[in-house]
Amino acid sequence: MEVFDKWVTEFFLRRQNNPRASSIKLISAMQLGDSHSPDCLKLKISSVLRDISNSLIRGTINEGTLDLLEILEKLLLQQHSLLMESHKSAYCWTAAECTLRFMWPLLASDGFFTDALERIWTKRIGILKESGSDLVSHDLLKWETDLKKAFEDPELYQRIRETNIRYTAISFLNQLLKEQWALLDSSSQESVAQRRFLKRKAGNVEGDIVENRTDRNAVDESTRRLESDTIDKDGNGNNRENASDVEGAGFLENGGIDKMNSAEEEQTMGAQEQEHEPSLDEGDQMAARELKDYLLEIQGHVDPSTSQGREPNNAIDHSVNVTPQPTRVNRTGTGTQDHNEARDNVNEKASDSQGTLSGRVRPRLPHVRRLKKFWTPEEVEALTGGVKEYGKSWKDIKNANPAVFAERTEVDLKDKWRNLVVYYRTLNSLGAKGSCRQQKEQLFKVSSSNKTPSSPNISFP
DNA sequence: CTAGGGGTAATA
DNA sequence: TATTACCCCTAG
Repeated sequence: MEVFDKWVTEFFLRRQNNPRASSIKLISAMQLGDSHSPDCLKLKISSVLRDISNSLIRGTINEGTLDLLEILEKLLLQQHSLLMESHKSAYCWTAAECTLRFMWPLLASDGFFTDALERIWTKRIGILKESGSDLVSHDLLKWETDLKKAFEDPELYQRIRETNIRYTAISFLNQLLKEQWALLDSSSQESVAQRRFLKRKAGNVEGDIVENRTDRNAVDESTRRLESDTIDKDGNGNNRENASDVEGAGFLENGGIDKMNSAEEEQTMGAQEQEHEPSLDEGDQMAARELKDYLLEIQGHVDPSTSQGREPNNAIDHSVNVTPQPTRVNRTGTGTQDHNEARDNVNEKASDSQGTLSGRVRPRLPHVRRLKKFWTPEEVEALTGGVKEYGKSWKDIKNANPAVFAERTEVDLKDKWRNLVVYYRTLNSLGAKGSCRQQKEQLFKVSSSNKTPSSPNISFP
């Protein structure tokens, strides 16, 4: 595999780019060599992750997403990686979501619900079962029985039909992406930089700190940047705001990046910051220049504005900052905000970085608060019943009622229980005062009329 | 994952 | 302003 092709492919896959572009096509266009090599496997995994991410951004979670999740499982298997829980959950809930979208008619027999059941749950998941796939989880089987039962049971059909599974599916897909991005090692560029850094550190000569960095050539500069991103706990997060998220505009941005604000970093890097890199041979420099030109050329095609009015010498800076940006979808449960799903990606900023050895940063995102959604009597009932059965094991309670709590997290359950406890305590204390209990209860109920729509009779632990 | 602290918006 | 329900963050 041509090293530049690999780098460029990797760069595009790891960096948030155009959600309309197909990463599969990119890989085939690059004509990568041995498709079974570990490198190529990593690229393919990146590609699938990027496609899943793009489908989230576009808001198109469909059976194609199931395909991607299945492909990802196979790739991970080739890599001898274990299947993550998030992967199973994402598959399960995406499958449910794909079915739910055919449940818009009032009756199960109208429309294409049966087709969807057949296609997704009998055929697709049947194949998975035959192949012994780990994607066939307990939850998936439960959904299968529930959905098939729903065909017979109009009441269950109604209940499932009214839930918002999409939100859960998105959350799990999002979690899967986050975990898988984190599992991918350093990119090739980062690895090269790391090796080079360690090599130089070994033969490091103390002192000789050159203050003036302005006239260092592009290769030295980019290499240094690359290392500071890769090795150090990135101390210049502030300067990087917007650097990696704005399409094109941030790509070549270099203003202020040189200012290091970590003393340790200064010290570590100081010894290497010499006017001329002694260990950077001709070949390295050539390679770096060529890569820079290559990336500039591609970037120019993507966004012509970025190739103008900027000092090209430092242009490579961000090209080595191949931070993958795990898609974070806002956790909007209500249908009214579904179209906001991808918005977080746009707002994403890599300003707060917790650098790792691989230099990857975890962007802190300005999150969008979920819409406030009052608890339905059904949910409250399921919660109180769940507490009776499982105690304060919110996860178990949620798992026991996946449809009812499709839009609630374990934390939501815990919070609601906290509220309920207060509510009942208040009632009880009013009761203890005797005569006017009923009156006060009435008052209480009025004051929180919408807020606690039901008051199941339960005892507290 | 859970518990607990705290923020926000609605309401009285 | 106080209270409430819901949501979010984070320590352990």
